[in-house]
Amino acid sequence: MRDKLDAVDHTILTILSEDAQMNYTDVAKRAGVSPGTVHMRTRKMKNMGVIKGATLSLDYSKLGWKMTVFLGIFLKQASLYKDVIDALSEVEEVVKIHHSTGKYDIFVKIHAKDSLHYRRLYQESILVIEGIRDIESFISLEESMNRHIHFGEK
Amino acid sequence: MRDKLDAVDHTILTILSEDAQMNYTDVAKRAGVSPGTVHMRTRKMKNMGVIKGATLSLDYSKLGWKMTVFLGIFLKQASLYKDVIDALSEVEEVVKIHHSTGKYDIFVKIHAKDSLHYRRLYQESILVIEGIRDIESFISLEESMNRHIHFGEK
DNA sequence: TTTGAAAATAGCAACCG
DNA sequence: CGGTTGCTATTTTCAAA
Repeated sequence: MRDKLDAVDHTILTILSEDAQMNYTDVAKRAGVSPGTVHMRTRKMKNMGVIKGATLSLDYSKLGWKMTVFLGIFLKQASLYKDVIDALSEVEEVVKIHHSTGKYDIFVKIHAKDSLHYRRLYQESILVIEGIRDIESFISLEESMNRHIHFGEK
Repeated sequence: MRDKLDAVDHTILTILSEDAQMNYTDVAKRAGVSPGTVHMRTRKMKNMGVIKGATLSLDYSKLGWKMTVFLGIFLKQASLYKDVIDALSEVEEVVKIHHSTGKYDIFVKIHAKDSLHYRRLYQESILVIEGIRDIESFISLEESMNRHIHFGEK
């Protein structure tokens, strides 16, 4: 098993990025190879850690979770990074955490059911975290796009 | 077919959110129902638009895409929103666009292979977009977490 | 990498509670 | 009426060429 990805691997990734539940037979047709090859390549990329897993793309608003909020967090000291990450991880509504450079120290994505839920969450679970100096928040009104990179070229 | 989601639906969503490629038989075992039910519920939720699709979770750095950058964009006028979104959509490296309120007008996520790629991309494809007044950018050094909401309660 | 075959699963229909 | 069960077509998965 070679550890380098070729054009076939990239094609498979692009196809599965769009629909991870597509069966191998159809993927094989689109990629122009046999189902067995798709199976082998996919397993290889999972073992390599290139494919970390598969997840559903959900319409949160239809599930009653109407708000998506981003928080740009400033730390009191850079060394508190890990403690704050750990504390944020405890909050179930926090779905993404990025350690960033530039404007904010940490960048977080949160889901909330409504503004009441969000306010309570923000005040009772986020603001109380030790080590946070300041927070800038912005509410996502609409997700206009959500896609993957097209792994065309080498 | 009822249009309301019950506890079984939520359980299925939670399981598939963690691994969208798990087969229905295993999902059924975990959810404590029959495979037929899982099949039926999943189809219902797809038809309702609750499940929009499934996508791979990839390790971009292993694919040679080392940088993730967030851009907070300020518009010259709010009315230019749609034009700017359209222009951003043309840029292949832009993977997410959020229309937001609070600090920025538009919030964007970008993948780039390296800093050279990013700089060229930023200057030649983003900065030139008509209607953008200013941009604040921050680079994600590390994604510490990426998960879904646990749809436990109603 | 493909091919072909065996095992497992998806998807459906009729039945049951 | 929705869930389960059992059946069939399809798909996954592996071994051999």
